[in-house]
Amino acid sequence: MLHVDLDQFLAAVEVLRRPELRGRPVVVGGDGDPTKRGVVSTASYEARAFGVHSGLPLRTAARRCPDAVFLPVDRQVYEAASSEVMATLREIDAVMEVLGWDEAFLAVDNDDPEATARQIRRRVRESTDLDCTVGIGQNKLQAKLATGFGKPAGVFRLTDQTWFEVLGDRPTDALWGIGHKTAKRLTGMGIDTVAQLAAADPRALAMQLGPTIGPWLVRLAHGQDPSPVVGTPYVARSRSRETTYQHDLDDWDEVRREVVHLAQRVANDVAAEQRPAARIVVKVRYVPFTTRTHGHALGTPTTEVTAIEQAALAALDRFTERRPVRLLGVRAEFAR
DNA sequence: TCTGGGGTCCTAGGACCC
DNA sequence: TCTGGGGTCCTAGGACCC
Repeated sequence: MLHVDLDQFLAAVEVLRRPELRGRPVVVGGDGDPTKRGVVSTASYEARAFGVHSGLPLRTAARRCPDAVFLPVDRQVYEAASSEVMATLREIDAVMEVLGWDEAFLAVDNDDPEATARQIRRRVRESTDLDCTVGIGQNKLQAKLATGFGKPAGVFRLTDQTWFEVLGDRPTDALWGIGHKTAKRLTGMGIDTVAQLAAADPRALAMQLGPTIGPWLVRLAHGQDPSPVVGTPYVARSRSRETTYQHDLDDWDEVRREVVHLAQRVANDVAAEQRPAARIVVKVRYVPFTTRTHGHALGTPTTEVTAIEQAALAALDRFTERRPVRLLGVRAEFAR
């Protein structure tokens, strides 16, 4: 099993079209203005040396690295670059599953996966001028985590035999699927490391974290992952549009107008895909950062713009709190 | 530190039905 | 006149990922 991950993908694509940026700290995020609300999508390694990383507010990034070049997110360009990379990977004879713009799993199972990995790195570099790292594992989880140890521009292999020596003493959130919140809860139960989580009682975790997630976390800690590489084309289950406003909205009539606007954009997406929406969900983030959602089911699934607009307004009417708003979102769930 | 935009899946509680 | 137990569906929220 191979996991391929492009190195500093967005920043690397930007450097390709502006070679004078090579070697400089580059930060891609928001609309490229670090005085506005927004977060870092990708920072180049030069910027990461200043503590700038994905998800960091742009304003904080500008403070940590004032000399960085800040660039807006340019989706079309990254999509095009991503397509080139994925087309190159598809030349490998293996089932492939794409995860976002810059990652893919390849279900290769041969005698010399390192050689295949090096071949992939060479081919991607030749055809796109981009660097990638390849992780090798006995399943998707191992391959995915291996990539992190191979960066940048390397190859790394994890196996059942090396799993605990590499990951045993690491914090639980080193695992793919455990984030900040779950790590904190585990710490509260006296579980700090991957090895400790592996030794935990699945039934005890089921009580605390739910019947599915509890036992799943223990399997994760053992480096076990039965999930298959899915080669069939990705089919979205929902489509959404959302906007964080630079200035908070404190007039509810304005909130209504903005929801209608977002609903129209979602309706256009839905119509373009020709897949009827069954339910419309409106998301409101109040100042400072409380998020609420309410939905409205469509009687009969539809792609009609007016029906989607009306459903969004009906969902909005379910919000009883009319305090200042900083973000609005509208999501259409497709009929299943 | 002051928090984007686009997604997925799981959980818990209530409604409803038999 | 106050009420069981089980199943399923819907909804809102939480957590995570890229």
